[in-house]
Amino acid sequence: MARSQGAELALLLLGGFQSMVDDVHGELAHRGHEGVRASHEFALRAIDEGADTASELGRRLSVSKQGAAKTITALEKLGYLRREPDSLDARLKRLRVTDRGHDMMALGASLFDEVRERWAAQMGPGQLASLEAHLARLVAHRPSSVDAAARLNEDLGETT
Amino acid sequence: MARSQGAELALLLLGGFQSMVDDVHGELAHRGHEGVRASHEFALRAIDEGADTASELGRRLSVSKQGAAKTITALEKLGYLRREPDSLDARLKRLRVTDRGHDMMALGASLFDEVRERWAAQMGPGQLASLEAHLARLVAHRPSSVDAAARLNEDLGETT
DNA sequence: TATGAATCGACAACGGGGTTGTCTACTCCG
DNA sequence: CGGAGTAGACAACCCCGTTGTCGATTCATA
Repeated sequence: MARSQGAELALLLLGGFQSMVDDVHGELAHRGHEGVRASHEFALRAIDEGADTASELGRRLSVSKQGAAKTITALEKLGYLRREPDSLDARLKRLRVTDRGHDMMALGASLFDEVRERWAAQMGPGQLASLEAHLARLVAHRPSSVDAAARLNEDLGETT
Repeated sequence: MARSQGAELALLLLGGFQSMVDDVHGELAHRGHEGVRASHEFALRAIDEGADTASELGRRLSVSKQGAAKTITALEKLGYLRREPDSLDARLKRLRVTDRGHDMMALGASLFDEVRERWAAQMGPGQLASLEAHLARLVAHRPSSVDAAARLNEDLGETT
């Protein structure tokens, strides 16, 4: 059985992700954004794109609202967002990304893009594009766990 | 800035990994191997390939030996390995993969390979092979965090 | 041969990132 | 008005990893 090619592929995908994230966060730390984690990046992006309450963020990230709240607490401590009461709905705490938060997002985005550019240079832009297209189809095309969990949440109403 | 293509690529890689792992572990659970986690699979493989002590496993996986020990404890509880004293060196506990452990590894490997086959069918075997080759180069070719940490461990002697 | 350095594994405490369950406050609809 | 649904906070827990410390053992060497 030597080694499972399938298992190795999985490891390569994970390794690729970690490689990118390590590069980006190492550089982020050098530029005044220490303590940033991968989840912070992506959560902040989702918030800025409209998921501006804890519950909504949880839905977007397919995570419980309590889980999302923990990330939000971390982001607030790091100074990347503020929690403000909503004027119309007193249940809500509206999330607003701070200037520092936007700085970090912009920097993170450009660093990620740099890494991607390096990859494109090594493997050729066409190859990279087709890799992305395939991955997107393969990942989107699964009715499995994550999406199933998301659907479950919607179907069952609130558990919490 | 719309969305960072680089960040999306990272997410795709992570999603690809999770997609594979979810598929495999869902099926593993259906076949009598509930409770298996991604880390268990890969750790058991490393052990079977020769990393048969906690410290050595830690080195192979680039984690602390305490971290490796926790995985080992979990694997032992699940019945996938046994810890036996070494006859020559009383400090060591030799790790031996049980029959059930070999079953799980074989099943996991074939499930991973199945997923990979499906991917190959969708994107074409040549495309997949070149994706793997590129990823392997990109991941191996970084003198960064993980390997750096591994080297640090060797250089500094034992911290623990 | 005795001793000091290195290594092994175990244990405790902690942090990050998740989970579930419970709770109160609030909105919204009939 | 009252009940159903939703928001967020809090507690307790799990997993996986970390560092630091420890006693036991081996090994090198003076």
